[in-house]
Amino acid sequence: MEIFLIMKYEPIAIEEKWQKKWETEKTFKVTEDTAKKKYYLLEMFPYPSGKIHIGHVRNYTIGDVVARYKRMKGFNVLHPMGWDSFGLPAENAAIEHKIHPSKWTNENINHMKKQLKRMGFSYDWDRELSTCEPKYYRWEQLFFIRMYEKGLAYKRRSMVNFCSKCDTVLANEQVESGACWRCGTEVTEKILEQWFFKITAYIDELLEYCDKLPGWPDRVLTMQRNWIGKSYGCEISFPLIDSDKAIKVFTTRQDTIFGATFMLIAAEHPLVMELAKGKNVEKDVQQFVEKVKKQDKLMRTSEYYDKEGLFLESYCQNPVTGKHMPIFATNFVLAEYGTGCVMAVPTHDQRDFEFAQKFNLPMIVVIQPHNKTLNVETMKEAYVEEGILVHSGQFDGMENMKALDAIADYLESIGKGKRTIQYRLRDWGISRQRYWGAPIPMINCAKCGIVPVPEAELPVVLPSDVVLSGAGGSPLAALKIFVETKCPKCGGPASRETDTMDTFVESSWYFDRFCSPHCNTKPGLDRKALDYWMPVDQYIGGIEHAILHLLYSRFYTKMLRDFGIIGVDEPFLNLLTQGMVCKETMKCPEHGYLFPEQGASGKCHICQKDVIIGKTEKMSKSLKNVIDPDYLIKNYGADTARVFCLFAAPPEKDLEWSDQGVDGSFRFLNRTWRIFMDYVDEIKNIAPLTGKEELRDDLKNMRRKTHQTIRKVTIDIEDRFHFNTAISAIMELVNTLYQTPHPANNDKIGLAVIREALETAIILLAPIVPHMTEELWEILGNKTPLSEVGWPMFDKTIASEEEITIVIQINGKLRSRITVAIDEEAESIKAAALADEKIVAMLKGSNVLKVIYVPKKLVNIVVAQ
RNA sequence: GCGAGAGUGGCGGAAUUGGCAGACGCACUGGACUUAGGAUCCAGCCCGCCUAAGCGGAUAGGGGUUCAAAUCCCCUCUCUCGCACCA
Repeated sequence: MEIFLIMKYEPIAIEEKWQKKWETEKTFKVTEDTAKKKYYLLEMFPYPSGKIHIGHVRNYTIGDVVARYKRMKGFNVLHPMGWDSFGLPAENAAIEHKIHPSKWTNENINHMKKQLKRMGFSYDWDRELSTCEPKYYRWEQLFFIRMYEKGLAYKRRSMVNFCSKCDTVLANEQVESGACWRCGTEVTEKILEQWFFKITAYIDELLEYCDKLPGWPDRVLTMQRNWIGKSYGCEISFPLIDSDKAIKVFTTRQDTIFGATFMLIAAEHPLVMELAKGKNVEKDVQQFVEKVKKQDKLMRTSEYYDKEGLFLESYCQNPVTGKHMPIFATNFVLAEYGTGCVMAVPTHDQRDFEFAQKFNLPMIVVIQPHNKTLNVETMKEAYVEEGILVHSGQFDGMENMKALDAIADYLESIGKGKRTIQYRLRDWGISRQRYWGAPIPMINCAKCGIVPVPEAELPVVLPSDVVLSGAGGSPLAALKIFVETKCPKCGGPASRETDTMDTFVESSWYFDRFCSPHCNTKPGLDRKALDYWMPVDQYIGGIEHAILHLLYSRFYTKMLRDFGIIGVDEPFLNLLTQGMVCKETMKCPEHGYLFPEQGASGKCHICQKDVIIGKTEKMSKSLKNVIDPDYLIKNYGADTARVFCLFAAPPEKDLEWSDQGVDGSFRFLNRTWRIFMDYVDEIKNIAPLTGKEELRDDLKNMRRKTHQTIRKVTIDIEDRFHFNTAISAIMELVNTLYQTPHPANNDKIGLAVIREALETAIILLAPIVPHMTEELWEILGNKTPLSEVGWPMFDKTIASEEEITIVIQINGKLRSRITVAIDEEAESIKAAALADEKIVAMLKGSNVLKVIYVPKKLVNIVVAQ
């Protein structure tokens, strides 16, 4: 005979029990099953830094709920996890602690894997991958060679962004307002031989598809569009006086060309020295150029900048007015954008205006606003709005926006210009002078030049016996046995490329590899598996990757498509960018930032001084405002941690950490557990109510709530990922269970209603609170695990109210309420409203103008004021 | 400066399409049970007037559209994020 005791909710034991079961039974393993609809859910994989942090917990919890929900909805769900395991921290750890990067990385992976398992995430661990393994990056090397053959990977000497602390080059996308995205060190410029990926080959497609990704947040698409920065304009030639050469400029404002009165050139531009050569100013120009080169980076990060310039004692000619234009070298024209030269129109560009004022240069108004008349003598700033062209020859009287085309045509017809398009996006520099990355599979031969490593010799394995001293320079370059090789072409002595690839290359295709993680035949991706799983249906990760990782991955996808390796245009159908986890900072006036437990009492743990509570900021190690997930799990369990992360805020918003919030989540689970235990003996052998029996009031109410909750939770998860409102709906259901009088133990129908309600609460909670619900489900006597149970359906009639409250307003103000049957006719509701006791009293002597009835909501009576 | 988004009780946040503002939770207050309560259960909880019923006010501030606005439009303020001389 079975005896049921009222058991206490003990999350740790329950969670460990189910996690073990999921692991040994491989519950979440999936294979391609064409009979089922697939759903590929992916969270951004982590860098194995040591331990998981709360940001991971939140990201992966959101993903796990969706994965489990879709599974219950009958989808074949691919939900993988892996490690973005190349990168600098491993190398820095090696220098600091004399531990090999691979050992450090793998130890971290093992630890973090345990932590993720402890959270109960439903990953198919058989698909786990780690990007620092040769079996992963060998394919990346193969792709590299393909890219090289097609001109999509090339080497070029160029000015690069260099971080002295990380001792390596950074891509443009990795520079954040002049500083290194990783360590915050100010970025300097260097000229180096670099490998580039020709992302610009796909620039138009990358831009076009920004309009074809309705499942992405607008914010991210806008950021990508701006980053690509496409602008239409003209390249115009300005002939040099005393020379047969011409200066070419790019402009989007050819409508203002008649107002161009001088020429500006970026100081770094080679033309500057060319023009100054042999002139009186040559020395001064040389000095100026040197000065600008030095100040350049600082200037970009500073808020105030001085517009400086130096006259080159040279002139060019305006191709439409014939007027001579003095030429200046300046510090505020970008050498890398357009042609590095700008035609200056001081009347209609604020920068040019300021410059003209400073150097007392001529100004001509060419756009006249509709409402006032501009006068160059009195103008205080440039006029940058629209208007009518003046002083513009045959174009006078035209709207300036319309003149854009006309003037472009004219310039083309006289051979002085042509329509062009400029982009802000540059090619992706992927060379890194570091050790812990995927080797670039190229060989330099003095005779044959750059030669790819033959495919048969792949992978080029990263050697393990390297010396990491931190002294600077590439550690690989110092390793003779790696560098010295033979040229595959001529057999002569040659040297290997010692740069490694940017780690963003690995993360640009890991989602493809997850589809066939063990494929070891060329090209490492099984087309059949990819065609089944790709694209990713839902991608979830931090907003910080809005440009970098997401743009690179889109590019890589299009490229692999053109190689015939995959069949999709875009990797991620839907994107959810979750907010950051924040917490207040704590500071001791003497000992600086404190960890939460060091200042928990309000006093510093060392000196007992009062703790200063600071701003709420993103959790970070440097501010010490971090919560250790281990601590949370140990005290409350993974289920509570999951509920809290979801309940406190909708996923896309920042989440402010609160200890009380955690208590509240824990209390809710306990409350659910207790009401279940209160009933379990009585309902264990009773089937949940399924028919449409007439029920008495409290039971009818209970049952209605049950079905309403299914409806609400389904919509909240399915359409909006609003888990916070889904959880509150389930809380309401549990509250209703508490409020419903306990049916007598021979009241079979009553208990069947309760069983239906309890069962529903458990099933609806299952994706969010997987361990506790499995346990309760089992205690209820079910043999099939909850993870295999289908998502419940709601009955529309049961969920609908029979009686509804209609609000009565007079002139939009709430005055009374009436209760009517759900199917009551509009006319009789209006009549009832007008007949309502309170309303009659208030309407006395008023003139009713109109009665508006909003079905099932309200009656608004409009009276004369 | 430009671009995008946001602003609702003491707090986190609700309010599918314009239709009862404040769901749910936290904190707080009171009560019950109790040797005890930091457990649990029940109740109260936007602000003002009032014992109460009731009345008035309130979604950053101001104006507008509408029978009706947190929601739509215009202006102002504040905050967050992104880009910052892109010609």
